[in-house]
Amino acid sequence: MLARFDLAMAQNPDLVRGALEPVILEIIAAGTSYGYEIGRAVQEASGGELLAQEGTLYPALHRLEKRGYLSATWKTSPEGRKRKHYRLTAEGRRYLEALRTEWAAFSKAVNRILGIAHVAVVCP
Amino acid sequence: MLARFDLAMAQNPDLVRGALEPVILEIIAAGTSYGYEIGRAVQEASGGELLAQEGTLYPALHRLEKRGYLSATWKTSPEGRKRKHYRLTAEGRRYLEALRTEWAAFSKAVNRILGIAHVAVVCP
DNA sequence: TTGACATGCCTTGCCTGGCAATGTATCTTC
DNA sequence: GAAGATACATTGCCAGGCAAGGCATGTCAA
Repeated sequence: MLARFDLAMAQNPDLVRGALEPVILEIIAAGTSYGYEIGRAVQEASGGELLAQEGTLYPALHRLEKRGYLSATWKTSPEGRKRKHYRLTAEGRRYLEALRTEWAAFSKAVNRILGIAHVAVVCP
Repeated sequence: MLARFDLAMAQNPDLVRGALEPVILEIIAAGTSYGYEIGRAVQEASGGELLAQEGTLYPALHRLEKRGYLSATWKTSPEGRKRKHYRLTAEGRRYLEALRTEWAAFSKAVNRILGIAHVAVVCP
């Protein structure tokens, strides 16, 4: 139940809400494929900053599957455990791209207001 | 009713949810003081990217006031209109600082996952 | 062998809060 | 006097995070 890391990451649910879908889709696009590991991958990829609770993660995966952005297949691990593996559909890839664009514009706007650096500059 | 700009800004409510409070507090900290104008200021400060709907903005202001982050006083404009002016309390300033820090860490984490530039670099 | 702990999936119920819609009132402008 | 901007507010719908709980299997130490 991912309990080991719970205390380390107090989080604002409202922030999670805004970015959960693109993050999940991106993690899956990067190759991580089944639920439990996706939760771990989110933690690791964010440097411990993000935590997808199970009560959040699984419904989100089901939602994304239902909407046609993910397809799922059951497999069995070498140790004999059932795992539900997810892959992006073509529509899912388009959706991720749209979410990425949306997030970029949004976070840039918020960062501008909050006065936080947000633009990478390639030095000549 | 802020209607003039509605069509220009389709928005994800979940994103709004995560950043509305720091944005409102920042706008007020920057000097904008009453509700209607705060809504406009959010739009302008974000380059048209963010829109605080009235049904979102006013309850949010009440919430922040109720929690002790804002104090409010009624005034009358030169044209004779009633305006409710808001100011940050000391606690509100601390809260804003905390939200800023939280947002910075969060957006950095998300940007890292989504592969979006997030760090300003001062070129030598 | 028994208990703890990790892995792996899932659901229910509470509660927050965005937003569309609607309401009210005043001032200006045509 | 009608339209539109300014300025405040509330109600009801609905989405979704998360705590809590449930189930099953594998490993490993006491």
